Order: sequence, then structure tokens, then C-alpha cells
Amino acid sequence: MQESIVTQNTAGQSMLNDDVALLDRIRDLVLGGDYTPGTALSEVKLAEYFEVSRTPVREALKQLQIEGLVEIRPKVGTFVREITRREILEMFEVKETLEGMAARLMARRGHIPELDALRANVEASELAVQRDDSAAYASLVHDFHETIVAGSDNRKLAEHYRTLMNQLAYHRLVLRSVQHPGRLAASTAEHRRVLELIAQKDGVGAELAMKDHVWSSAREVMMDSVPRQD
Amino acid sequence: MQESIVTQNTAGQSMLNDDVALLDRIRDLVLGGDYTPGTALSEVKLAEYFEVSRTPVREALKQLQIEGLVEIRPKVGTFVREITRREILEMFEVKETLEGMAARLMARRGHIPELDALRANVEASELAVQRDDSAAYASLVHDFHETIVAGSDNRKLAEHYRTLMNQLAYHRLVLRSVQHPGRLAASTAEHRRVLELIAQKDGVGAELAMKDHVWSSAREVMMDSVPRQD
DNA sequence: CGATGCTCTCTTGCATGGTAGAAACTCTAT
DNA sequence: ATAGAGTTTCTACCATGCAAGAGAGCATCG
Repeated sequence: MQESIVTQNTAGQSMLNDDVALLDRIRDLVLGGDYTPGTALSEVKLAEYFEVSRTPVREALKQLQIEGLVEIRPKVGTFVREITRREILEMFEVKETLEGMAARLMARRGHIPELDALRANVEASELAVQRDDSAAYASLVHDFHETIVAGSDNRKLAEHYRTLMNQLAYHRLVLRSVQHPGRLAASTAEHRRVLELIAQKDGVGAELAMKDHVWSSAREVMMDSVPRQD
Repeated sequence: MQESIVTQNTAGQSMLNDDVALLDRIRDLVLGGDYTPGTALSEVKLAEYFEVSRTPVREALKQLQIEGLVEIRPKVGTFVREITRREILEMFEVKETLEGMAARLMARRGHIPELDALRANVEASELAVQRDDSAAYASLVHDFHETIVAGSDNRKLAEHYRTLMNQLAYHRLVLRSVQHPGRLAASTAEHRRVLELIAQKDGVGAELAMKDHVWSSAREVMMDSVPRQD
């Protein structure tokens, strides 16, 4: 079972990036979605595919277990974990809180470079909505949230946020839900609202607006991207 | 340099707990405070002390690096990281947000076993204050916060919280600041306030009260336990 | 005396062999 | 046919050997 480790499309680009951390490459493999939950991830197979020994593969898998993406059953094997609907809901709750916090912290900082970046981002998003360019939009959404987290100027918050997003495989979820025509415009309006509240240094308002926004998009994503699996 | 790996007191109890994860044992060593920041943690020395090979030690150190407790400089060595005052402040900001979230989530759950545990905890704390028993109090403070996080019924939140507390070495910090006579009574009053708001299912109120409380204790801890080091 | 280059020793990084345990498979007996 | 015990084969796990880089110390040269 499970003859080839990876699909052809990723094999094409795996020629020159050898300094990229093995951990990230294996994580992308797991998040890539080619594996259904329960699939075995053999140390040996992965080592052969990535042309390294079992030791670094093992270290990476151990980390992925801590991140919650795989499950290592001692002396049995390593398997792609099933992420339950409940877990995704919990992650969105944490996401809502962390991003709300980030908006609040950024608002109290006054005029900083990230604010200009945010304004540029929202304006680009509005253009993307007009052109109905959902690919560009998905990328801009990602940047919007990253910019606010960076603008919070709290590195620990940023670390927790990054960990969370890795577990959520958020980008993949968004790509599917962003297709909804109505949601695109609504989401952008919410972005602008958050931006304006931050610009007005209204920390509490920005936090609430951000939480509302996260929750709206969570609802949207949970609707059609996350199957009822338990 | 650094002749003995561990102090005598821990050596006494290290006889029967062999199934305890090596990661936790090394983390306790680092958090134990016997090492000043910058101290080298040799894989070989640790392996000899714990009577295992370098491989599991290496895996544990890699995880501690991700947790932010040590710094691995490739081909040079592994060193106890210096945690800056700024970092501690950032961690308290995240702590404030996460615990506020936990209180809010717990409040909306209604009558659950954790609520009774919380009430018992606060009453025990009030007794401990009367008896001026700061050792018992420190333990109860820990349980109070753990109970609220558990009561939030959000496992992802609990995971992030645990990670954060590991980095903060919070217990050590509290043990020092709890000596302040005035703070003990004030802190307990804040605990009761949070409890009552949760019992009344006032999620927003509980969140705000919790955040206030975390911030007050953070101020206290930062005052005398955290030296200005940068 | 100072600066520069070399060597030697220390570290982590990686590869690999052997071990123990879990699960699946087969063969046997009922 | 089915249940059970033995065996085989897979897995993660750990120990260890080797390699490569970083840095300290020393010698040598200006």
C-alpha cells in the first residue's frame, strides 16, 4: 500500500530547495491533503523519498506529533491524525481570541508602517473583489491577518498564532470558501472596518470587530469545507 | 566548567521515575534555575547523567528550542536561553488574553463540576490567607487558573496555555511574589470576583475581571522577581 | 608587540545497525 | 469452519560511529 510518497506536482519543484527545513517539507506533505487520516507515514519511506536518513525524519515526525498533525503509536507506526470538527471549532475560537488581541495591541501603537501596509492591503482587496479575482484575494486575506499579527509587536503572540495556523491548514480551507461570491464583498467590508478602528486607535472596537470578522469567516469555512466526520 | 549536571536535592528523587518523559526532566533542569543564561548544555553530558544515549537527549533539546527555553547554535552547542524582560511582558499579555478567554468560555457553560471545584478552591484560598500559609496559597493559585482553563472545555486553548506556562516558569515566579502580604488578600478577592461572575454566567464580566487579575499579578511579579536585564 | 594563519579539539549533525514490541498471518487442533 | 497458539514481519526506538563545521589556542611572521 501507498506506493509513491508524493504526487507529481510537488516532485517537480523539489529539486533546488534543499536547505528548506525537512520539518516544513513533511508538514506540507501531510497538510497537502493527499493522505486521508489514518494513512501510515513510514520513517523509512520518507527517508528514502527525501534522501536523508531516518534520524532527521524521526525528529520531524516527533515535532509534527506535538503540533497535533500526526499520531505516533510506539512500536507500531506513525499515522496522519484525523482532525475532528470539534477540534477545528476550538481552533477557530482560539484564532478569534488571538487575532482580536492582535488588533487591540496594534491599535494602541498609533501610526506605524504596518498600518500603511494594512491600508494598502484593504484597497487592493477591494479592487480584487471588483475584478472577482479570488486567487489574488485569498493571498491578500492571508497578508491582512499576518500584518495585524506582526503589527501587534508581540512576538510570543505571533508564535502561538503561527502554530495555530499550521494546525488549521487555514490556507487550504480559505481557498475553498473564498469561492462564495457574497462572502468576498462582506469579508472585505469587515477588513476595512477593522482597519478604520485600528487607525482611530480604538483598541476595544478593533478587537470586537476583528473577533466578529473571524467568527463570520469561521462560520463560512465550517459550512462547506469541513465535513461532519464524527 | 559545569562539573555536576544536577543539584543534590533532585538526585534523591530521580531513582524510581524512569517512565517520566526525558523531555520533562530536562525542562525541569533548565527551569530549575541552577543554570544561568548562556550555560552550555552538552548532549553528551546530559546523556551520561540521564543514562541514555545522545539521540533521545537530542530530540528533547530540539523540542526545548522550539519552546524557547534553549538555543541550539549549529555545530557550536546548546545553551540556556536568556529570557528578556520584554519577552516576559509579552507572555503575560498572552496569558491575560488566554485566561480571559477561558473565563468567558467557562461562564457560558453553566453549572459544571469545575465550577464547584473553583468555589472550593477560592474558599480554601481565603482560609490560607487567614492562616498566612503562603505555600498552600501558591499551590491553590496554580489550581485556580488550571481549573478555569480546564473548565473552558477547549483543549486547544489548554495546549497553548500549557506551552506558555512552561516558557514562563510561572510557578517559580509566583513563589517569590506571593510573599507580599498585601497582595495575597487582594489576589484572593480578585479570584472570588471572577468566580462569582462565572457563576452568574456573565461571560464578558468574567473575562474582564480575569484580565484585570492577571494584569495585577503580572505587575506584582514583574516588580521584584524579574530583574532588568536588557 | 600585534596581527594573521594554522591546527587541534570541541560541538552538533547525520547515517546505520541492532533491539524490543506489536500486529498480522499461518498452521494446527477441536 | 472456527478458535487459538506459534511464527514471521513489520514498526518505532535507541546506541553508536563517523563527518563536518565552529572556535579557541598557539605559533609564526610582519
